[in-house]
Amino acid sequence: MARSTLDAIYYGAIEAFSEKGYNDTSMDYVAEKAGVAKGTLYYNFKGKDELFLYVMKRGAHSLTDVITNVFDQPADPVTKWRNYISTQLAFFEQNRSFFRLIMQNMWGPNLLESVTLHELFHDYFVRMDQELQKAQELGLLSESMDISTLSASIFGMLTIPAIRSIVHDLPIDEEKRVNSITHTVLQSFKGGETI
Amino acid sequence: MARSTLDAIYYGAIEAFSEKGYNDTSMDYVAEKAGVAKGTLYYNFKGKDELFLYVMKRGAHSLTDVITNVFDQPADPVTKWRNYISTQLAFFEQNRSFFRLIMQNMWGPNLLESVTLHELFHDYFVRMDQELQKAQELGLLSESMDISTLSASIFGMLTIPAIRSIVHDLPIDEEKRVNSITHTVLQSFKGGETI
Amino acid sequence: MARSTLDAIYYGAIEAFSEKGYNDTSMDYVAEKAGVAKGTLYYNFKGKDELFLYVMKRGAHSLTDVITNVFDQPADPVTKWRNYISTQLAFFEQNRSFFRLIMQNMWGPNLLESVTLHELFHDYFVRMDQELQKAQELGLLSESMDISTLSASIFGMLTIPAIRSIVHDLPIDEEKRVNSITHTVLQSFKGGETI
Amino acid sequence: MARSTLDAIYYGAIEAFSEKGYNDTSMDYVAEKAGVAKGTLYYNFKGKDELFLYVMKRGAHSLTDVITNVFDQPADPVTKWRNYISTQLAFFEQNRSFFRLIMQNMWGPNLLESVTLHELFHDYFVRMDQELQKAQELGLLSESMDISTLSASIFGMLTIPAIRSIVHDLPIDEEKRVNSITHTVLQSFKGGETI
DNA sequence: TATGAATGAGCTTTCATTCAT
DNA sequence: CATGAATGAAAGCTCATTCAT
Repeated sequence: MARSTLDAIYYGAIEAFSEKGYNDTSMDYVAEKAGVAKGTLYYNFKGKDELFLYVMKRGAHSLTDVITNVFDQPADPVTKWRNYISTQLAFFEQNRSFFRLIMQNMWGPNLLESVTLHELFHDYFVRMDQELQKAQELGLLSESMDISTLSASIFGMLTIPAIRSIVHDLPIDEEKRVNSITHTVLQSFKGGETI
Repeated sequence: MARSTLDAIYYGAIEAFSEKGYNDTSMDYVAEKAGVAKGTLYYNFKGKDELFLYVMKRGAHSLTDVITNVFDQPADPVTKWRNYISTQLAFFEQNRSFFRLIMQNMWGPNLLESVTLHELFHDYFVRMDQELQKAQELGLLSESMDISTLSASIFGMLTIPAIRSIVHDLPIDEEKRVNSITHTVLQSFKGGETI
Repeated sequence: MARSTLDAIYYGAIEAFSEKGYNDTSMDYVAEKAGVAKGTLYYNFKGKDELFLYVMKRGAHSLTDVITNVFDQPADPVTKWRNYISTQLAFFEQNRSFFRLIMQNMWGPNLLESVTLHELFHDYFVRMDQELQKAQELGLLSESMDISTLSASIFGMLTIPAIRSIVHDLPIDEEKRVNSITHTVLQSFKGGETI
Repeated sequence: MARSTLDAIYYGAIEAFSEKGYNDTSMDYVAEKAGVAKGTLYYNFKGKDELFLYVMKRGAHSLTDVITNVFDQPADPVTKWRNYISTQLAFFEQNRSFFRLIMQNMWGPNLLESVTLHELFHDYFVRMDQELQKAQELGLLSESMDISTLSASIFGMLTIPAIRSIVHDLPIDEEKRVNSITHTVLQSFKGGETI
């Protein structure tokens, strides 16, 4: 069945790429992890690039779903942001391989000429910008803040501690870490005056 | 002269690696960028790994110098942190290639079995942890904050906007961006109460 | 219908093979040109070799028909040879793809162990040898001429200018070219005395 | 030494390509025949195409030398043409592998976009055209003959019997064959009147 | 009869590394 | 100290062939 072959490749590829990184993952290894023949990879994808891009796109979509689902809920802003943080961190914990994969490749050189990897996360940042815009309109955020810079900063507040946890082989969602991250992110909204 | 050959290799290697990434940079290309013969690279280094490690170590040292110099100055905490942010961002701006190189490789799989790349930045985080410790002792920071998590978050607040600027080919130190980052980092110190 | 599938394969294969050569023509490409699925090729033929051989045999037969039809007509020798030349050249012009295919593969290494490609044209040369034999008996041709060498030479006089025309994308049957070839071939019969 | 490595590759490649044809000759096989490592082929040539082109160019040059040397000698036209035929046939006999290689590839699809193989033999045909021009001016050749067609025909008179000899594993220069070819070629000059 | 997803052997090519100079 | 010609292991990719439908 077309779907199950593609699924096998998807999950095998995530495992393979996150373990060894893009370059050190051979197509043979992906095929082995996916339980298909190497030729099957090339029957379904033009090449290694396209396979990797497929994995990243499918993953980026699921990541964007997280933020969309949270912010689409009716709730007061602070609750929304709390939910965002905990949901996002839980997603990272539950998809450690894929999250590591993203962090390894997000800022690298373009894989394909036409598609820079971080463009895949464009929607993610757009959604966050929308929420920050609202917060600014509600007076929760100083007018002087540059929103696209802030969304990047918030992304950093979450992801850098998370990736460090993974590198040190610790759970992301230890209580003290989640609390600290939550506190840090929410602080960035308090008041507008620079100290 | 030994030194100038090594320097030529150092700067050529940074340029080469940051442009193409570790794996897609051939020793031929490093040699070309450095203006030396390929054999010279192997005369000075055991192999590609060791060359790369040299570049990262030398760079990590200069990065750690930034934080050390700032925090060793006698000044009040807030001023120190302000200085840290602006100095660090200026360093990223002045060493865009090297900074990109770090961000691309910091969280990847180990290059050498014995040396994880992020270990190179161990001293950097130790120094930041020391300063956060002090801040906590001075009551600038809630007792409940997990310091190693916070130092990672602060690093994220700075670096993610910075790397996004580079990816989008914008200057890191546009006023609005630097102001926003400064504001965001300093906010994480204000008060201890979670919203 | 069996016949139309086979015909579709035949004409698609000629087009494909003459365009790209035997090796660079994939079964996928033949299938595409023929408008059938790849599996259909394997349903009708054992493999690529057998398919190619079928094309060449069917083509060789049609080529041999040309020479047979001409020389079976009752006419004086000179008229026969005139007819042969013009008919043969016209056939090449009307079957440019197939003719190119022959010229590309006639002298190559064996495709199958048991069948050398030029053996397919055995009958063609046999028929020409018969006519040269007759010419020799009629005194039109010196006794000292080696007939199998001459038949090859005559084939060369026709085909090399023809294939050059195709390579240069010119019509084979431009008047001056056909006249020159006709003249050259007929000259080889004139007199027996070596200059 | 650069020269001897290149020579080893040249002769190994001719042997390999003429035995198996371009496509069925692997770079491994060329390396084996040449007595060098496969990497050495790629150190000296960009790829298989370029290596093949080098072989053909070097060979085409030596072939053109044959015709040039003969026609540059001071002699009467008939002697020149006699010499051309015997010298050319002797060259084919002494370079059977290379000659077969030419005949297999001369009329095929382009190897490289920019260079059609038969263009390599441009000079060869130019030189022959010059001599035919002279013959025409001397009245040895009818004014109505198309020279570029005739040169192709003459090339065919020589090469088709020669390649057939090779395919049938016979010597090219058996007396009866050489005599027949000589006779046939010289006939094409006699008189101008079409029979 | 006809199909096309799946296969894997075998190819071209890259490139870190060595070593004679 | 420095060089660059030579190497060969390992990678990405192609495509003739098979077979369940």
